Amino acid sequence: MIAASNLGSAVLEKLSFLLKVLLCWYILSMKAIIFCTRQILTSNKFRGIVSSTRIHFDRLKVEVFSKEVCEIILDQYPGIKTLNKLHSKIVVNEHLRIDPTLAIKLMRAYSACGETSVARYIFDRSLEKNVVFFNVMIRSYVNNNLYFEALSIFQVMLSCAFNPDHYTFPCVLKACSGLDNLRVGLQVHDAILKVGLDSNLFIGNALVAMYGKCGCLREARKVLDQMPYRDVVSWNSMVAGYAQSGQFDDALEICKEMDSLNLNHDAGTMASLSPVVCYTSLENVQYIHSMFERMAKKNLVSWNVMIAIYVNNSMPNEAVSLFLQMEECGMKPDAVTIASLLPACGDLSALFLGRRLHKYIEKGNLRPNLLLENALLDMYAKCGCLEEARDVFDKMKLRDVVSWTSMMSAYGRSGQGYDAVALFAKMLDSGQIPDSIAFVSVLSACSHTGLLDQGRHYFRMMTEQYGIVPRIEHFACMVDLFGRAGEVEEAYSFVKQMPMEPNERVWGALLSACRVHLKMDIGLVAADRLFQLAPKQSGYYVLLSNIYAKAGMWKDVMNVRYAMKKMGIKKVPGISNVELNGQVHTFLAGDQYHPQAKNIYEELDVLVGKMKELGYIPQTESALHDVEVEDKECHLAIHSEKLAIVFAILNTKQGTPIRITKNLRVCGDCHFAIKLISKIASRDIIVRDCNRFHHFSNGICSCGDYW
DNA sequence: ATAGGGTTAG
Repeated sequence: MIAASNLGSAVLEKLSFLLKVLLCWYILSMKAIIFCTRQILTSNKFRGIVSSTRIHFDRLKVEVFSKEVCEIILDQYPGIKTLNKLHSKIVVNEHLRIDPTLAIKLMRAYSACGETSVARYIFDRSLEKNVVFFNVMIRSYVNNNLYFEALSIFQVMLSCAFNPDHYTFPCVLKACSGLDNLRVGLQVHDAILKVGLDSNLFIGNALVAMYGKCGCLREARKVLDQMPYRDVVSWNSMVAGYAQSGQFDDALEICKEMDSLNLNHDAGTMASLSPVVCYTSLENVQYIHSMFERMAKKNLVSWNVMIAIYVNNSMPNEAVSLFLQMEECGMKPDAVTIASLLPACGDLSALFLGRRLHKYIEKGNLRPNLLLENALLDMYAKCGCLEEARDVFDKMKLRDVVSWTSMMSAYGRSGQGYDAVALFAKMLDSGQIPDSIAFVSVLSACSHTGLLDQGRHYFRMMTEQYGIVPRIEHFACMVDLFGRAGEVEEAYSFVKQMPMEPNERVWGALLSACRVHLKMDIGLVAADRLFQLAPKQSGYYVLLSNIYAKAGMWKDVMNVRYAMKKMGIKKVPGISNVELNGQVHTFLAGDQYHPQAKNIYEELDVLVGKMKELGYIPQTESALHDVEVEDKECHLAIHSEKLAIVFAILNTKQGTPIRITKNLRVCGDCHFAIKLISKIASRDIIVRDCNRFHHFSNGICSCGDYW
């Protein structure tokens, strides 16, 4: 009997052991299956089979529905649909419904989906709250930028006599940072000191961040220095503080301090530098690039920040090549990458890459995204593709004042002032309130088309109806408007009445008007002021000599040339870019080095022959041509835009439009020549010079010979 | 059971 019972218990023991093993195996394999399923569900590659997998996934949940399975699923941060299903199953189960762990994990998961109100609902329904409930609720609000709500929960927590801990304080401090509320931040700091939690790493980091965000950089640094332990986040918080306050050099000093401590920068360091990516020194850009290169783990944000730094510091070529490098590394660009890179495409007139980015947007379903669409619209506008820009504009579901302004200045720069004015009216109809920059764009559109009365009307509308105080840009537009329309005297009296000191652009507009309408007296005044304001700018000397030449005052032309030489003023060399199959070809005046140079000059000779039949007289030898053409050797006298155009004619199919980007203004000779070439070669030629587009078609230019 | 630093336009 005893033996039998022993045997029985031994068998039972064995059986129970076997059962345990089986159960463990079952749970483990379920974990594995659920994990894999989640992986598949969250991976983009498998989007196509998600629906069929989800059915399978749901069946799994039903079969092994337990607290443990729920936790596993919740820890994976499911999407809102799965979350809702799981939640409804938990609610109807009387054991699971009251489980605090599940309630907390549910709150966390809902907050990750942006559903703070559901998180709050669970929080309110949980009768036996503890500190963790409060911590998670505060964090839910903070992660969804609801800082005010976070602080009010913190208040409730204190009034219920719960003691905030080392999980609570970092979140509360982040809420203070988010609200820029130094007052509460200081109170929280006091409370931290009272309970002696100031030596905690996370709390210290949050304090550095809070003081930094509130602009108290000395206090931030003091906290940093007094921390018993620091990690990379502590330093990053300090970097972010300086960066957010616009103290770029100080932010970089911290990065260098990290270097000297042999502390590696991480992706967060790069991200912290982002607020001040604009207009820093070349040296700083190079240092940040070296940081970027040395970083062991680059993430998407690091690439995005580096690209943005290049774009914002007028290094579009570097931005583009970094982007190509990023693609090679297999890093997928997102909306931010593309929105940062599009302005670079615009600067370079790199339409090929711009169109490729457009396809990225379509394929990645990145629309609607206002910022991205605005950037795309502006890229097309800067590449001279007015129709494509308009297409982007028309397809936008939402437009802001930036969208309207971009589209208006696109019309303005192309000489379609009437379209710009019409769009301005449409903008007002749509209820969009124009701001100061919107008025700059409509005013400059008026001046480019010679719409004198409309320009006056908008200037009055801006000041009287919208109460916008005109800035120097508006005055420059008005001077340009009067000047182009031949009202040079009025332009000058406008300059004299300006409430601020006129700048280079204002006097430059006046000088240009004097050249067109041959106003020697005012022209001399303007030139004199310009030589004081910008003594090294060759363009104004050229303009002045043009005026003398037009008046037949050759001796003065020579004097200007002499003065330039004596002062060592060198002209910025004229450069023309043309894109062919995604590659940008750059031409200089008289370029001999291009592989196709021989063919280009031969074709140009043929063209010049045909142009002469239509009445073209080359002006390279005449004094009206700009002064820096000193060398009489004929090839050197040929401006870069002509070479770029002939190159494009030789290398693209008949009828393809040609797009050229120039760094300077087009000269009179080239302008006349390009008009004839557009007729002879039957090509639309779009030239972007430093301040507008010339759209040549069938012998006529969109600027109406007025630029 | 819970935590800190962070990106895009005229």
